[in-house]
Amino acid sequence: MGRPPCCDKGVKKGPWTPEEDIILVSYIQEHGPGNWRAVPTNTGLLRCSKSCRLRWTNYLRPGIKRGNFTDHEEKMIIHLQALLGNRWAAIASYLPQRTDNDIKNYWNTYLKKKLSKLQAGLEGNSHSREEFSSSQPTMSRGQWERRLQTDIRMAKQALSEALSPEKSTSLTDQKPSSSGFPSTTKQVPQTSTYASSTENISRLLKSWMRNPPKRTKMAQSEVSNLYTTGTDSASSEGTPLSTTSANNNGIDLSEAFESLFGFESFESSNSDFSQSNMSPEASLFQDESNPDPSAQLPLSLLEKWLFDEGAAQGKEVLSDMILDESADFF
DNA sequence: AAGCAATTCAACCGCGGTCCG
DNA sequence: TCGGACCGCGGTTGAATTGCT
Repeated sequence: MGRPPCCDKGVKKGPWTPEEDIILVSYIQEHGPGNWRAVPTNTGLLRCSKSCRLRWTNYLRPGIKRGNFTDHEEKMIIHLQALLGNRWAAIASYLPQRTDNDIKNYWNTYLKKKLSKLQAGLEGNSHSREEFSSSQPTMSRGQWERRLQTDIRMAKQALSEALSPEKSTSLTDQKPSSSGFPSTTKQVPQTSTYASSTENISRLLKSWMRNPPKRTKMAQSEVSNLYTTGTDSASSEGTPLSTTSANNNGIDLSEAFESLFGFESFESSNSDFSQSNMSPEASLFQDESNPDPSAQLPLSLLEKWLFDEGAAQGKEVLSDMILDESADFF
């Protein structure tokens, strides 16, 4: 017996408009994320609670990095997918700036194909390689069980490490940087500012008002473009976003928006580096952008595993990883 | 330039887990 | 302990975009 749909009829579906984004963001700024059930009621948004949560977590949440995945991120995803399977949320917890949806999409649209190609290139060299497929449905039951045991062993090991005091402190000290990587480089606070998301929206709003959409779909594509480039300093910094714009009524909504959220400049386009200037409001969202600490427990283990290997430079790294993985599991 | 195919990715759907009265 | 409500996750869809002929 299926549960009735969580959303009643009458809720709006489809792409979010900038206005809806603003309403949602301003509500969350005031009340904090959570209690999603109350969001549509309290905001007047004609969206179901799920949709609001999804929009926030996948798009509006502070600290989200959009755009191209780096080599490191890519490798991490490949490794973690091999280790954890399609547990995108777990994988995303190791890449705090990426959403599970983003990672999932990236895997399905790009990495899976890339690995297939790679695998095709290696085909014939080893039987085990053939069996290591990014699309794992072909995995036999025995293989699956062995893999599960490996996962369990890893988890136990990580847990025992986490429970030992010295490891615990090292975990605390060695939180992953905002990029999800160990702090061999300058440590960037993992938390992010609320402004980083409002900044995106304000930028969006400015552009949106500069080119008022003829219809909602166009607005949405604007949203996509802006958000896609919003945190990409390379692409956004050259864009004259500073142009003050007024809407058709002559009201500079972007300024109003700016004052509403109280951040200094629209021009500090890189949200990654705006994190240190956290406003009191922004600190509200620290926890939201922080992965659950418990989810980070196995990180030291994984970090070591991932980055020791990462130290082994070379063009064959990717294929090596696959070979290593297949050797581990089969 | 137009039409079609392939790709991308935001959003939706449905299920399982957890919480709480 | 039970059942309903809510939340989070993974799989899937489909509109928009891009590439190719």
